[in-house]
Amino acid sequence: MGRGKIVIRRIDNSTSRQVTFSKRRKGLIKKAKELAILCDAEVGLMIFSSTGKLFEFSSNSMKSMVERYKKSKEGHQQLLNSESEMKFWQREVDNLRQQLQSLKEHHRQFMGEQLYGLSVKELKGLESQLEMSLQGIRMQKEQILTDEIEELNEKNNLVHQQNMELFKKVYGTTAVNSDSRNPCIPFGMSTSDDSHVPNQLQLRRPNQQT
Amino acid sequence: MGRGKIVIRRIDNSTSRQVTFSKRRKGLIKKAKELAILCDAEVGLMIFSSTGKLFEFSSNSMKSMVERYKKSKEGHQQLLNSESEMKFWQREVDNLRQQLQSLKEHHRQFMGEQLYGLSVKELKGLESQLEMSLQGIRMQKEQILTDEIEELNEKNNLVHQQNMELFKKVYGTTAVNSDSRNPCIPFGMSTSDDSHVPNQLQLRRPNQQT
DNA sequence: ACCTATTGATAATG
DNA sequence: TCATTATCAATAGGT
Repeated sequence: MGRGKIVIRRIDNSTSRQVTFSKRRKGLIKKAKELAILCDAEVGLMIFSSTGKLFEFSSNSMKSMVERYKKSKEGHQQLLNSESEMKFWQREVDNLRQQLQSLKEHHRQFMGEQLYGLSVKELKGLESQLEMSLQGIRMQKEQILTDEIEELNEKNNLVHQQNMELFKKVYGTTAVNSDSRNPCIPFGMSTSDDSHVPNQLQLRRPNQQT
Repeated sequence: MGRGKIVIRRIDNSTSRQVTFSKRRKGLIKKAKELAILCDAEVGLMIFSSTGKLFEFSSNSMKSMVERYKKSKEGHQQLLNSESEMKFWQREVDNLRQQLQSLKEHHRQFMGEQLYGLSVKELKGLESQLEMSLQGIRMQKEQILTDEIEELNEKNNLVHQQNMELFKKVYGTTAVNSDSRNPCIPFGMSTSDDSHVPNQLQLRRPNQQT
């Protein structure tokens, strides 16, 4: 799959062998990852370059991978020493793995996946739970936005007041009401309080349905 | 590289996940072989299917591969000593516990709890994910209901037809149209096809916003 | 398991 | 190593 077909035998030229090694190693690891994700498999991959450098990928830790490999391959090896304690930890690991697995499945259902086995009642349950969640999340979001707006308003008011004072210092107090079209009145300073242009930011109610 | 693009995430449908697993496993192993040959590398690959079945490839023996891996990784620590192996399992337990913990937290956020640290952007992300989930769940629910209704309709039609035939046997074919108020005409049998009372159950479109 | 349109990987090149 | 691109190989979806 390139500019030309190649036969699968050792590449003689060491430079291009190196280049090919880089590219294909990358590709291989990518595909290993994809296999693990797509198919929910555990994949362990180790690659030693001809110069002895190690490259590895594993969907979990390589150690547990190798352990699992040994178990799967040899059934049981000589764990004769402090066997019972070891077995305790291994059982603990199995147990935790199972918990993790089941939580993952449950979570997937919350993500709207893997719904095939569920009854209408269960689906309704999920639905209402998600609606509750959404409500909470939206409230939290609005809260943050409201807080931000309040803060901005405060800042704005502060700046407004500073502006007022600076204006007074520059033009004196009497000049303010003499001419409402005065082009020197700073932006944001209105001469009457019942202006129709509000000086406060507001949170519009967001659309319920996005 | 197929009839359509796919995103790299767990395949929901277990059948096609299996099929993809077979195909891609084969492809991955082929590429691992090619890398080993082309670039004079040592490659070891182990794959556990989600059902726990082991598939492996290694350019030399997997055993020597693993040995080399260990040497390369840890210098030459004897990980097989019971003490260090114990420590390994304990670390594994810690690791799994942590994974479990973090997944639980994430899940809680999906339940609309524990939202305090989140930014507006993250909240929006959660929100849209939940909306997607809801959509999936509602579709699934409607699907089930639609299927049920279809089944009921089929049953209903069957019974209706049986009724017709029984009626004919009892009253003969000529008696049907003699009197439309005939109290003996069985329920569900109308004497004209364009009756305004539908004989089919239907699924009303549910409210989008409950 | 097989087919094939389509995407993805990569050989060659700069 | 990085970028580009023509080409071949892998594979997704369907039967």
